[in-house]
Amino acid sequence: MHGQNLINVISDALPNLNKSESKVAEVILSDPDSATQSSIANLAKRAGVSEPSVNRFCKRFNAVGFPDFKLKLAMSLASGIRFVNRNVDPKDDVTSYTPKIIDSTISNLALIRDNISHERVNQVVDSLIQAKRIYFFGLGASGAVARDAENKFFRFNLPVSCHDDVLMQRMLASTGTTGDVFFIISHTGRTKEIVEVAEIARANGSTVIALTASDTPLAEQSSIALYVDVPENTDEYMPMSSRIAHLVILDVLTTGVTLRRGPDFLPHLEKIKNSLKSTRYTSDC
Amino acid sequence: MHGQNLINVISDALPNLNKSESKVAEVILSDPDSATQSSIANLAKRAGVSEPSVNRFCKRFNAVGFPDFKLKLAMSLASGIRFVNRNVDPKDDVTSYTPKIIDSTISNLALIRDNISHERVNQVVDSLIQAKRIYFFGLGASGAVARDAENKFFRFNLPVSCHDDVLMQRMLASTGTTGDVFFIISHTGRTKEIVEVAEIARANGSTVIALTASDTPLAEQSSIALYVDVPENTDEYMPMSSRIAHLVILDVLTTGVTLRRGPDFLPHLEKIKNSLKSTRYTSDC
DNA sequence: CTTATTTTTGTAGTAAACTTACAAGAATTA
DNA sequence: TAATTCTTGTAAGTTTACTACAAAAATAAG
Repeated sequence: MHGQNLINVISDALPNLNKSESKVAEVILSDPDSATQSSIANLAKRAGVSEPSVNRFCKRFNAVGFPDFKLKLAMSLASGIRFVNRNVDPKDDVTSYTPKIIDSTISNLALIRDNISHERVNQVVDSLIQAKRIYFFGLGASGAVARDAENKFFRFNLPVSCHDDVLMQRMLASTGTTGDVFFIISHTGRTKEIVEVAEIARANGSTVIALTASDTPLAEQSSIALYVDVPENTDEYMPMSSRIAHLVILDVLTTGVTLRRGPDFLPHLEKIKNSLKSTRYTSDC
Repeated sequence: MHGQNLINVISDALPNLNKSESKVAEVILSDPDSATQSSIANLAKRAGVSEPSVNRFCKRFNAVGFPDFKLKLAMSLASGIRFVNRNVDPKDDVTSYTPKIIDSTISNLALIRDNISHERVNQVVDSLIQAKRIYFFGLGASGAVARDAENKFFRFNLPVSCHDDVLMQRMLASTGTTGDVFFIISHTGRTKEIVEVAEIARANGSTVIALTASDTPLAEQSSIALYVDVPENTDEYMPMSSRIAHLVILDVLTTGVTLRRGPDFLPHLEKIKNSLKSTRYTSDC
């Protein structure tokens, strides 16, 4: 499932490795950053194996040899997954916490990219295209995400609305019928009220799409669920970054809908864009 | 300005290099990807210089030696270039447009990480800490960002509110006084109404913080501006991703405020977190 | 214009790193 | 228990990168 990222590939392969290979894997996973700077001799010593064992390990993971492996490892680290020991520390100053937070967001997005089900995305796009009416629901932080979604889908000339109020959500869910799509956004997927809303909507024949964590009550209650599993915040100082992932997935869905509508639809989007021009100061460049 | 990214550092340094160093630079810049896989001998030959010249070149750019240089180059490539020029094509299907959109968001975040002024961030954190009252303003898509910001800052026990209505914004701006902070979010920085709001607020002695593009009327009218310059959307299908960058910067600011408040404040945040627990289905794990 | 000094560049030797071939040992199966 | 396969290490060989030094070029001074 993971793929793409070398670190994930190694962790996934861990159970299938033989004794010395797994020793090497352990050392690399425990501190990938230093592994990229070690010589083969150093790494072999730290793992307690011979140099050729390290070399064989590298070849097993489709590298030409040890240097090539280090290169690929370095690229994997740079391209995202760096959550190891990158938590914000109370002693951090701006120059350290700023890149840490941005990097952690980046790594979460890379995870989503590697794990999202393209099939599900397709199904969701289908549902949205065919919807008679779309409701975006969210509470708290997800309320802001829902609002953003409304803003984007409004441009498709679809009857779309957004609600961050539980009572309103309940009423709309109970009046929904076949053809209506309830798009429910929730970080935890465990908020009672919103799970109930999903139940009510489905009972009335509406389609319920959930953007939430896997293995949660909300995911179970929905017709189609898009899973967003970002690593748990062990650190008090780290902001919740699932919102960002939710927004990006909504970008993906918007793009999917635009593409499905075909090129004839582009002039319409252009018109909406232009309608805002007169409200702006002209650009100099 | 560039910094961080090795490719940019090399291009920027190009005029200050001597003859053989610039030969090496040319070869690397013309095909950085193959440079990461070459041996020092190969690269020296291609550049028409000796091996030690290549080695000296590497040391000039703060690498320990040639292998270390290759590593750093590979990391630069992985964290940036890889995402460029990945526009969505009308013929794309889910499996191609999904990673493209996520990658382009990632590359924008990487840009922000490398270019944001840490000094400005610090100044903004200072202002927010000292604020008697904070208003988050945004219109359209930025309205959703403002709402998210309100949600986050609410937890600091500060009098904070959020408005996405021009008239309300105008009224509040004109009643603001010294000690009030107006945090204005705008993708373009050119929306007339919002620039006027900034002017009014400053005229009354309030602090105006802008999260917007550089060299724009809004940036000029603000007390402190945080610049978010993401590359222009040349592609009709690419979603606007400055929102995401705005949200991440707000995460950074939130973290800054939390850290500045010190560890005594953590129990308060914990309390807010716990207050939501009773509304949730318990987790199995 | 010549000479001295500094900077730049290359040569050659050396040390380190990586790879390969082969053989010993462990695990598995018959 | 023996045979086979898989795993691991040793040792040799090859490549790669680095250092010290010297030549050449550029610059500055006389």
